[in-house]
Order: sequence, then structure tokens, then C-alpha cells
Amino acid sequence: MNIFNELRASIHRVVHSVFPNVDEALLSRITVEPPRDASHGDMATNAAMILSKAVGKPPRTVAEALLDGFKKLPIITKVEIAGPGFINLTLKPEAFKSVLAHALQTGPEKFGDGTIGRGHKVNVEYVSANPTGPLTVGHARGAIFGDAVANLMAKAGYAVQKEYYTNDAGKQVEVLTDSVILRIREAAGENIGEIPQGCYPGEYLKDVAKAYLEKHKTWDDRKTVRDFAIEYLMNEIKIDLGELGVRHDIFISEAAILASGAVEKAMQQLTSLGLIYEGVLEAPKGKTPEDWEPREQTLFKSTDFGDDVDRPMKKSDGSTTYFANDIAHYYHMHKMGFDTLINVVGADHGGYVKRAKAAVKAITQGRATLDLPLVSIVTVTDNGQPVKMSKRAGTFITLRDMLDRVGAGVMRFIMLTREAGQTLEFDYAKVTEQSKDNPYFYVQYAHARCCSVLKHAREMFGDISDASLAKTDLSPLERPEEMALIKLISTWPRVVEQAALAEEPHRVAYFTQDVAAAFHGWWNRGRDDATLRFLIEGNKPLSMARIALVRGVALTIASSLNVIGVKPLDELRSDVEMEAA
RNA sequence: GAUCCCGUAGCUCAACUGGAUAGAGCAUCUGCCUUCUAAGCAGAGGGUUGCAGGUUCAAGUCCUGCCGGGAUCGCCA
Repeated sequence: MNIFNELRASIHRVVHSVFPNVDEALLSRITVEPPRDASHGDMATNAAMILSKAVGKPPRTVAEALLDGFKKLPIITKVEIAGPGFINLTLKPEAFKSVLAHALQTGPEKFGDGTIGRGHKVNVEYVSANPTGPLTVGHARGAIFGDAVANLMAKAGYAVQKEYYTNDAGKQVEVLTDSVILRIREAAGENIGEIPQGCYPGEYLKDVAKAYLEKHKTWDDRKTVRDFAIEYLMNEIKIDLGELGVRHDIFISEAAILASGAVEKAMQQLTSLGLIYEGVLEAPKGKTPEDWEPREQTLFKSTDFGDDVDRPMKKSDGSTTYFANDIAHYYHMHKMGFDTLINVVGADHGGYVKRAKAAVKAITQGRATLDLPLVSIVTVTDNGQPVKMSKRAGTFITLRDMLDRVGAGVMRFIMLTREAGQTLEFDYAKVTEQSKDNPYFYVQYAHARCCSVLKHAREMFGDISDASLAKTDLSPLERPEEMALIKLISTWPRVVEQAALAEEPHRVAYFTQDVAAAFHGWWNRGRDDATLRFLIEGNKPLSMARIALVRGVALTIASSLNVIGVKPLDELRSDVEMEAA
């Protein structure tokens, strides 16, 4: 139930009846949104300004013409023309209250569910870290972001698949194999001296070696070592992700893609489209690599699709480049029925975006689109001081370190309080502080307060199940604080839609804070003004209506936390770990 | 040299993909609160949105050119 969309449809109907000649394209530019300034009413539409040119009249005149039609809409009580030609609409309070009733009926799981996705299949690929070591906090941010985007799109009505693409082929796993063999020899008593340059120095590989020796006697077969190491490390990765609450639907292996001949098929497809040729690339200008020499190689004509230079498909040793393999992978996903592909990558992949998008466009002949949201780095501090890196892992702070320190809930929430493209400072002291300055705590506190009120309410009035609250008469709710909350709650379905379209889960985190802030504000008013308390003895109708609203706040917070992947807490006590999950 | 990301209050960040007077929190200042709804409350000041042009009814948002920070630049993914 999304009153914004409903009202938008009504307004489009009115516009169409007044100006029958207006075409669909123009109509689609007409928006209905809540104005920033609440004194401008509940909703504002730009219809008159959009239509002005096509109709050939100034905006305010167009607005006049639309006025009567808007006034006749049943949920509208007031229509005003304002500013350059905005039409401000005031809605009946019942319109918003019906959303609250609907929320109580549907519950936290379903409230806010949208239909814009129309069951369209979307593949979201994220994390996809190489199985060469433990996940870092950087991976954690990508994992959390990707997971939230996937949840968000699923809630907006898309059929979402969460994918982990395992880069288990290529040079890095060979380096891994060398490094593990070294550690195995070390574990077997050999003196290996310093870890040579180019090998992974991390001590976690000692564990791999030890586990290997428990199962195998020799290590002269590289494939056995490699397969063992990959499986071992992938398993570790899955354990970490599991504790973070991230569970992928599907793991696709690069080695399997290669073995299946998918790369050859993709190459054939591109060749038949006339997009593969043998040629020589120019050296990059400015900074020429020292060992640069012109070389003829197999190139993909990505410049036809918006890229800056054509890209090589084969390495000098004849094997395919990672880019060629990725194209095969994307093509594979497309053939599995996904024509919206989202691939969450680190900000260091910025230079990769154009060519990847070009490739998908080319090989699917425009039938599929690829989005590559870039996730920036995380700097970890404790009280402003840089946090030491884990020795075990080598040079990174691991996801595990952070998980042990603050828990999954804090990580998931805090990492979504910043736009993905912005670097994020994550301060251990700040994010675990129990004060209103910590957004995680602030939101959980609001939810816990709601639960506390509901507990008292149950003692006072008995049955306050969602089913019975959904039938409660909400007409006693008329204070500004109450209406503000009701209106805020009713925007949740719209937030889901907008955030999903923009692929920006941070908006959900902000929304959650807005709801919490409004609720805390209402609560605080009750300290000074006893008539604003939730449970008023001797006034059951008002109390019940307020209980319904409190429950509505709680389930809206729960619903939005659900998208973020955070478990809402029913109570906070200082002697209890904030992280209950 | 090229490409991409970023630049908003003293600080950390928002701003509903072009809407009205650019908003929160922290910090600062001024009041209030000895309560049972602990982890405070209410209010105030604070801005040429890096700079300069352009597009239009309307620009933090789109285009062009600069300035500054970061990332990347054939055989790592």
C-alpha cells in the first residue's frame, strides 16, 4: 500500500482528463512528493510547471485549470497553488492512518513491500573475494552493502539472486598454492627461511598447511594442494560471512566457467558480432611502463560501446584475460535469465566500469544492463587512534577482528550510514557507545522503548495483538507529534522504492534514524505534558490508538532494520551486551 | 597525460536521480531538568554547496573549463 503511487495515478488521471493530448512521456515527468517544508501541505506536484510549455500557458494558469479536478479527489481536503506553480495538496488524516492500519495488518515482514520490480530477475554479485586469505573490513563493507541492496530490491518486488563469484583460477591462486606449499614444508620440519617476495606472508596459511598435513602425506601434486587451500579458505570466508548474516544463494566458480568452455562461446559470440580483432594498442600517454613494447593481441572493440580504448582478451601466453573471463561470466548470467546485473566492486575498480558495461551491452546486444556500484574504503579507529592490523592476516584488519570487537549488528548498521562512494570512518569507541550520538544505539533504543510501552500496555489492556490493533479506531490520534509519526511511517513503502531504484541502502539507515528521532521526540514531550503519554488511565480509546501507533513505529523500525540485516532489540540494558544476536 | 570517484556549516554527513527559504548530529552559546519513561530536554547562532561560465520556469544535483584530494591505467582480479 503506497499512497504516493496511488495519488500520483489519480493526479495523472485528472491531468489526462483536463489535457487529453498530453503524451505519456510528459506525464511520466509529473511527480508527487512530500514537500521539504511541511507548511506546504502533505504533497506537492509539479504538474503545472511540467505541462506549461506543451499547453502554451504559464504554470499558474495551468494550475488553475487543474484545481477543480484535484479538489474532487476523495482523499484531498485542500489544494493550493504556490510559488512558481507548485500545487500543494493537503490530505485527509485518514489517508495516512489507513497506511498505519495496513502496516499493523501486514506486519514487519511485509510492510513496505513494493511492486516496481514486477518479479524481474536481478543478479547481485558481491564480496567475490579471492580465496587467498581472510576477509578484511573492506570486504565487510562490500558484503554489507551488496546484501542490503539485494534485500532492498527483493523488497521492492524484484526476484533477486545473491551471487558470490569465486576467482579460483588465474595467477593469484597459483601464488596461493606456492605459499601454502612453503608452509606445508615448514610444518613438516623444513627450514624455509624468509617468505619470498611475491608469496602471501600471512600466518593464517600455517593453519591451512597443518590441516592439509592431517589429510595428505605429500604435496608434490599442485592441484591437490590448490584445491585443498581454496576449499579451506572459502570455508573460512563462508563462516565469516555467515556470522555477518550474509548468505549467498549461489557460488559460481571462475574455474568452472573456464572448464565449461563459456569463454570460447563468449568469444565466438563477440566474433560473430564483428567485435573481436587482432591489433596493437598504443602505450598509455604520460606514464609509459618501462617494459612497454607494442604487441599485436586479440582485442575487443569496447570503444564502440563507450569505453576509452579497446581491451585485450588474451594474455601473451595465450590464456584469456580476467576481463574475457568476466565477460563469459556475465554472459552466462544473462543466459540464465538475468538481464539486470549488479556487481558490487571496490573503488579501486573504478577504471573497470566502462569496459564491463560496454562488454555486457555488446554481448547481450543491449538486452542486459550491468551496474557496478563502487564501495570505498573503511578506515578503522578506536577513539580516533588508528587500530593496529592483525599480525595473523598480514597487512589488513580482518572482518573477524571487527566482528569479535563490535558484533554484526553494529557493523551492518554503521557501514550503511554513509553513501557507498564515500570513505567511511569506523571508530570502535563511537559505534559501541550507548548514547544518542551512536545511530545504531539510538535506533535500537527507540525500538526497545516501543517494546517497553507495549509490555505495559499488555498488562493494562490485555489483547494488543497486531490483528486487534489493526482494527483499533485511530481517530483519537490528532496531535501534531502523532500525525508526524504516522506520516513518516506511511513513507516507508516509498523509501523502499526510491532506495531500490537508486541502489542506495544508506537511505534506509537514514529513514530508520528519522523514525527513531520522531519517536524519541514524542516520548520526550510526554515527560513535560502528561496528556501526551502513551497510556492514559481512564481513556482507553486514546490509549489503544496510541498503542497502535507505538506498535506501528516498532514494526516500521523492525521492517527497515530487516532490510539492513540488523535484528531489532526488545530491550537494552547496560549489563547486557548490546549485541543480542 | 587519460579515465573514474569525491569536494556541502568549525567537524562528520544528508538532501527523495531537476523543485520552493540547502537539512540533521557533534562542537559553540543561552535557558531548563533532582525526573523513574536512566543513558537528558528546549532554543539560538553558524552557508556565495571548491571556483568560473552554460542549459531552463527552476541547479548542490545536468553540460563545459579550471582548482584541490583519492583511485586506476596491456599479460593482477
